[in-house]
Amino acid sequence: MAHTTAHKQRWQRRKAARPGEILDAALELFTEKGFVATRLDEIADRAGVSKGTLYLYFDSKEDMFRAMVQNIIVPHVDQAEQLISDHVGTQRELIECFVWNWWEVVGKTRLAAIPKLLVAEAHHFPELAEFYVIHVVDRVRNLLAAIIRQGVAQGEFKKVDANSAVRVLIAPLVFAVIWDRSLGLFDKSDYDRGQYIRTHLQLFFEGVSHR
Amino acid sequence: MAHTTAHKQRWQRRKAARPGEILDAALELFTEKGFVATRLDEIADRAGVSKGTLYLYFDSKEDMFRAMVQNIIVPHVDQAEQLISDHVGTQRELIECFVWNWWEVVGKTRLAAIPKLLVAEAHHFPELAEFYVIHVVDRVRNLLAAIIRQGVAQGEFKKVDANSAVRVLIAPLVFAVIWDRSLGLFDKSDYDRGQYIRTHLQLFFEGVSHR
Amino acid sequence: MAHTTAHKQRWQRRKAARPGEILDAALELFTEKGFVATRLDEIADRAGVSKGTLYLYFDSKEDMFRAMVQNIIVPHVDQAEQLISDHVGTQRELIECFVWNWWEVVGKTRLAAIPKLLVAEAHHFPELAEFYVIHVVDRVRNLLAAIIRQGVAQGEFKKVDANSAVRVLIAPLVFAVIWDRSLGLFDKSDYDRGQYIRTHLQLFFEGVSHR
Amino acid sequence: MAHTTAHKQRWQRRKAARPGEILDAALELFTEKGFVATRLDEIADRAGVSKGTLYLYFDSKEDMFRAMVQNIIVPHVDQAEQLISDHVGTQRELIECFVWNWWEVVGKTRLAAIPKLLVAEAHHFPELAEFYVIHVVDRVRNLLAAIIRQGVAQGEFKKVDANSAVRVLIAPLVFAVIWDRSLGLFDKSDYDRGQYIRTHLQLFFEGVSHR
DNA sequence: ACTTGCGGGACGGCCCGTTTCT
DNA sequence: AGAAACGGGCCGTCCCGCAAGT
Repeated sequence: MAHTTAHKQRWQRRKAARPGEILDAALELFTEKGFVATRLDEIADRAGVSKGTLYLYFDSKEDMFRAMVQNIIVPHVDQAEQLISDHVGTQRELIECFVWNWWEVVGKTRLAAIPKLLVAEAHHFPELAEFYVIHVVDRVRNLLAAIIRQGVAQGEFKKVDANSAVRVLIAPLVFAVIWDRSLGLFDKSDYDRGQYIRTHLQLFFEGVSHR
Repeated sequence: MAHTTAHKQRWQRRKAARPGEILDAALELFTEKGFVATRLDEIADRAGVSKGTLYLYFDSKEDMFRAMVQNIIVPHVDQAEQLISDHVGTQRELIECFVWNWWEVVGKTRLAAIPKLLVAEAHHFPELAEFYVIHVVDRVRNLLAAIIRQGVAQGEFKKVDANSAVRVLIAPLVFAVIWDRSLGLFDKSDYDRGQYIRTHLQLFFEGVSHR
Repeated sequence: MAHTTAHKQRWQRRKAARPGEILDAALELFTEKGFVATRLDEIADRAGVSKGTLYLYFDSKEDMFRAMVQNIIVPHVDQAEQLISDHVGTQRELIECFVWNWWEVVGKTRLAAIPKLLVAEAHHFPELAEFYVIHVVDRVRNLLAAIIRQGVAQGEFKKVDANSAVRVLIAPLVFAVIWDRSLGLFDKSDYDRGQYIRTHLQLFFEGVSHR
Repeated sequence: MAHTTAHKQRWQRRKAARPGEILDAALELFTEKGFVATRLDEIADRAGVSKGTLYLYFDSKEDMFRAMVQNIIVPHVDQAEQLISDHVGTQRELIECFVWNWWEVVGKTRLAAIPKLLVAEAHHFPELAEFYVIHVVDRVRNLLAAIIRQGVAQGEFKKVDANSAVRVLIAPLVFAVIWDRSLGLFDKSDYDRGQYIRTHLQLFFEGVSHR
């Protein structure tokens, strides 16, 4: 590295950084206007490149979306799995740990736009949708279902249907990020997201736990 | 020519029936492909009319969507309010009555596509989105919140935050219809919707009820 | 006539009047918005009939225009020829008589819209344009050219080229009605039409007359 | 075109030349068929580009017309004002100079189609019409009115109403270009434009001059 | 060589003149 | 006579592929 000129380094860094910058711009715009309504001109403008340049890094508009999902979301699933496997404590603590971690790194960040986009425009991206279901949704569901089954086996939880319970556990979380980015934008009555999640977790655990 | 009955008419006047047929076709196609991706030609084809005829009954593509929501969903809210006000029983029974009624007339019918569409494409319809939030969402939330507050006042429920609880109660229901019409289409692992709702209600009431 | 009922008479009168009412409405609208921009719905509305009824009396939108010209303008040319042939006096008086008569019955009435329309949209109506040139323009030019040639022969006018002189005589008149119905509508500076025509005639006759 | 080389390129970058070529094609077609009747496809075809390319240079069909007027006509008004201010001679000579110059650069060229178009379709372009009246018509009228008033003050002309005189002076000129591009196309009897203008000027000056 | 940006082609919503049914 | 329906066409838009620039 030291033997290269500063000029070249900067240029190389720019090149390496370009895809990320483009994806950032794209994510912003997709969030604001949806996938279909976002024009490539706008993405190029916001990323500070020309429209043609986009095609150096991505095959198509859809490919951009695909890259966004694969590069951004999947690593978070890896980390979540690691987090859980490293964690020690009750199953309830495990789940709460997962949920709040998700809330911190996805739910309340701009990344939350991705699940919303996928739900909103899954029609246009059957392959990506399938990929997402397999590599994100299924993994998360399996992760949580295992915890719940473990809780049931250990007597921490009642005998609940783990599959349904997982869905009931996840739904309010995902729904919140979707709502906040769709109809919620036109909802005069605001609410406290933290309180909402706490209420959800409290009710959920009082529901599944003995006593 | 006029004396033969074999002469085939190209079309018939059916002013009264047309709007409904058009909206039916539109709802089907919007459900299949989303609003933006549905072309007016397709709606016209499926409704068995010509493209120009659409504009006899609706001002624009968006107006079609608006009519769908106003004519179909709002009456159901009216009925739901009536159902609740007529009902006698515990607050839990009231809520279960509301939920299962919603499931029968909306959740598991083709009408479930409407909330999905609104969530997916709210960006394009700020006015309609606002209308929906005010005339559907707010009314339903208020209805359920009143029941929950009543339950708390009467000692049937614990002291929970009614606003959060309502959102937690509704989220899994709406999420289910959205999911089933978006990423769920690409989800290999199916699930029993009835079981899902039962689990949700069971956990919810064990969560909010004393003991 | 006496053997028909009053009811039927009225109906027949209405029926006979219909085409005229339609043409009146059409002329108004063509004047306001031009031929292309005027929709048949509007004509039907203003005439108080339905759109389909228009086709009972006219084959097409263009045919309406044709009827307007033939029924309204041509009779005026007949009258003008009669007026001139009846008139006695100097050639200057003849021309002034023609011009002011034209101004009274066409130039300052709603009929002035017709030349404007023909000039503006002659492209769309080659046949009608040809008809108008032959049965209106040519006749008027011949009429006036004959007067001028007579004036030259009698020594009232200088030896001018009658063809050019006629065109120079007519141009400011027709131009005025065109201008007032086109760019003139956006002209802040108004002018006195009577003064304009007087100035034109004065200059013209001082130009063509001896001394 | 680029057909001289054997290698057939689908297109070339000619950013600088494109707008002019498009406007040329547009002017031709507007002249032939009018503004409304000219389709963008046709303009694109004749300009040798695709329809989408038009929108790289112009915001809309109307914007094309606007550019035509502003880029082509207004400079000629500037030149005319310069011409007059540079000129020395009698007021009559000034006017004749202006008129014949106008005839050479506008009246008998394809530019003459622009006034015709504006007059014919002013309805569709209220803003452009106003612009044209202010930046072209008014300026020319003021220019000529000043000359006439000067002529009156210096005793070269009689005491005529300058405003009416200017309109009488201009009318036959503009009318000629309008006529030649509308009903004149269907007029069997041709005429000598030069003779027509000479007759007009002769009559006009004999009308306004003493003796 | 990498970036730029012009150009191509296709399509969708909307509109309207005309025809057909009642 | 009136009202409903048809059918075709246009403007504006946008994604994407190549040829010029730096």
